[in-house]
Amino acid sequence: MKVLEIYKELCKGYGQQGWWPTTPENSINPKYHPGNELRKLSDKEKIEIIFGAILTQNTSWKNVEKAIVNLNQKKMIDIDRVIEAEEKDLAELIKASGYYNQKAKKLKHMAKFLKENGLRKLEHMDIQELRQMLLSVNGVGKETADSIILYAFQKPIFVIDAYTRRIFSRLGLCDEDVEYDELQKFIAEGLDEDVLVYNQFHALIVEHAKRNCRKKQECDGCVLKCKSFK
DNA sequence: GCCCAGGAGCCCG
DNA sequence: CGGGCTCATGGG
Repeated sequence: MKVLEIYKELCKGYGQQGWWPTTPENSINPKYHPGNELRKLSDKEKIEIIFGAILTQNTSWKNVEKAIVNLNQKKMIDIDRVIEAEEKDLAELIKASGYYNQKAKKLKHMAKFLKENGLRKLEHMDIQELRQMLLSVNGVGKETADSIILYAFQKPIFVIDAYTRRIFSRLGLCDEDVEYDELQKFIAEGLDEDVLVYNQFHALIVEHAKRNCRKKQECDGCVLKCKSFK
């Protein structure tokens, strides 16, 4: 089974995903926006995705959502307001997302970075250059950087996460502790370099990992049937 | 009570 | 340069 076939099977099995969730205007609850075309994002949505990418580090989205609702209520999906906020107050708002002391620091680092560079400048940068800049921010590793580039800046870079490693290693296509950049290169080479494709594929991988390819494998009804060709 | 979730940094040999 | 430790809440 090759990369493109896996993508097609997942599309067939799960259909369109609405990824990444953002909060509509005049609301405080993030929601998914289904659709098979690239939607133009507001600056507020971009910032929400960037903050969300930090908040979701090793954390279930459900808990992140609670944190984002609180941030929305206090109008904290905002670069200046995060910079001005007391770290302990920020930590209190994002408590439900776990690691709240660390994440409060990370959000402030990120807000400062965005303030110094500006969204406009960042989104017009070359992908690899942008990636290097993001990686220099304390609290931003490869997955977080790539999520920001793909989902907030809508530039084509494939996001690797624990789910991707799990699924691809179970398919026999990589080692389970494969290097991030190696698996990223492997997958990207099997696909068109396209934001929507990368976006959908990663979302499908998450969906598949939650439904069937969990840590404890649930192979009944799996659309990939990896065991049948291993 | 246990395990797990859309990781990253730091320290240590 | 890799391995182990820490950070932490909420849901199953």
